[in-house]
Amino acid sequence: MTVTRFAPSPTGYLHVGGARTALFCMLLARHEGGKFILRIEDTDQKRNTPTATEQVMKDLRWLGIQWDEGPEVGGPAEPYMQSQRRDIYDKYMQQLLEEGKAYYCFDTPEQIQELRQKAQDEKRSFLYPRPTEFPTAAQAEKAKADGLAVTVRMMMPETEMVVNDIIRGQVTFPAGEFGDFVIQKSDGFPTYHFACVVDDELMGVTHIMRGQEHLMNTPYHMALQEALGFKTPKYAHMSVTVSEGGGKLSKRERGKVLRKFIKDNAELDYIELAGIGGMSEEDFGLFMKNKLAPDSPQIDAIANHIGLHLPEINVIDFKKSGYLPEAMVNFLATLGWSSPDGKEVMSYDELVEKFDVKRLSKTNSLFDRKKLSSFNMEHMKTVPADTLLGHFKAYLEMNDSPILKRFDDAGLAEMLRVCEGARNFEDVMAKCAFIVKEELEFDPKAVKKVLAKEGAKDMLLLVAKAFEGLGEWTEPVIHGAIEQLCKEHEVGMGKVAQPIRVAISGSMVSPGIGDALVMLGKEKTLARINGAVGFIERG
RNA sequence: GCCCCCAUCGUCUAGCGGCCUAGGAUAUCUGGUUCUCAGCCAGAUGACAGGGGUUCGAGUCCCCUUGGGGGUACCA
Repeated sequence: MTVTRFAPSPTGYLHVGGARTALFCMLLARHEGGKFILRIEDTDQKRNTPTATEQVMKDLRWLGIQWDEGPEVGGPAEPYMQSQRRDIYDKYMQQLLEEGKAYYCFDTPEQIQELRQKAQDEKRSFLYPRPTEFPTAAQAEKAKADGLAVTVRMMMPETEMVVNDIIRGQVTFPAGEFGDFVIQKSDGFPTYHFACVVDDELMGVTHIMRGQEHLMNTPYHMALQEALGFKTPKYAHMSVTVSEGGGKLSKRERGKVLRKFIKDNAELDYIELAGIGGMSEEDFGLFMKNKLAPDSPQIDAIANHIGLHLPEINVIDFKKSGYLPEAMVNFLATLGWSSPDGKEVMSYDELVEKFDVKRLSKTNSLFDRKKLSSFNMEHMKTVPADTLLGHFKAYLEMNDSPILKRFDDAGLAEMLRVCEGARNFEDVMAKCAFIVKEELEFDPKAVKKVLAKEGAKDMLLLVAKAFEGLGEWTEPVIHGAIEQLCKEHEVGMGKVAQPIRVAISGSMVSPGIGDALVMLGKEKTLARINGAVGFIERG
């Protein structure tokens, strides 16, 4: 059976690159009728953030990437948090030590750094010099008791290493490229390499799909597998997703954009911004010097305050910006993979059905938000209405929209219907937010092009009069009334609809005029037309 | 520095020696539809990084150059 796994380290929100890796792992497992495991690699005490695991799981679920084994769902290889598996690692660590395949080291970081520096000065690559004699277990115990930093290193074979990669074919590394590496840190935790290899074996992982940044790690992992008597799983090192600015798509990007904006706008008050972000002035200062990377909510709050739209990087950012998980998943799947039939817009089930590891591309791809938008639009059209409504409500809730309180499900569904063709929920809001506005502000451009035009005021007066007499307030009735006016005054729809649109929304963008008026309600419509007339009279 | 990976329209990609005067999608531009914005319909612009080979024949295979990405940790 095919078993894949996604093994993030909980350092923050799940970003799209990670989501894509998880997606491909899941797609492979589902396509083959296998299992998909989620494992949390939290062996680095310094980097982990307490809420990250929870958030990562939430984001995966939002995307519809559900794991068969892992945190919260359990499974035969429990637990799935590496920090809770230390006794397991210790056992295998001991085995390696006893068999003489790994050894204790007492080096300080400074000593290692010195050796590294020397190697660099002599223009050769640094390999840890294996000692001729190794400390005994007893000596290691004593060293630990004496407060020395004790690590364990794996003995790396001095041979050529060959990785057979599903995507890249045979990759050969010449002998002498790999030195003995640390498998147990001085805090007693295993390093990534060790924990990962042990867990993949114990969890029965058959296919490891990961970013190409891990390709160089594979020889280490294979050496470990060999030493421990484990099977070597199949490897597939995927291309990575790069950012528009070049380089790996990184979580730090949003901070970068925000920082630049603040620097470019000297009038912004640092102390105030720090307060808005809920940061100390000191932390804010560090952030501005690029020495601190605050988490999403803080960056969000500050950007929101100064009206800056940050590029979406984390899955949660896309959710907040009004994208559909169906579209995200579909789009992510097309980054480095293509369907044999050339189809691009696909449902989750189609992706599972058509997925094939052999069709993964070797080339890095750029995350193009414009294309995502296009996918999103397609999915907004095809996703079942109740699913779409659910997503819309989640979006509104996340953005604390007053719309949510003013409309029931039927009203919200209607709003989505009249905004058909929108690229995302932000578009829907751009068209419909006027409904809940207390004070209407008139867009100067709209005023100039429509309200200030000859005859606009008179038309609005006529419209108001006609509307007042309407017994029913429905789209066909309103539409009929407007058509009637057009006929009577021998003008096109535009001459009537546009002044109404600007009068009720303050802008030149809204849903179809009849639908817009129904949603606004008769009373408000008349009040706003009245207000617009007053606005024109005042000049 | 050393090691590894990669290279087709702006972007995502199809292509696995002749079906390629290189196909699709998206973006861009033009026209049409419409009460606005979207959308929809029709059309247009647009790529095999460069240089050597191999071959009757190369986008497809090999080498070099260039460019991009990654690694070089007691991070994962």
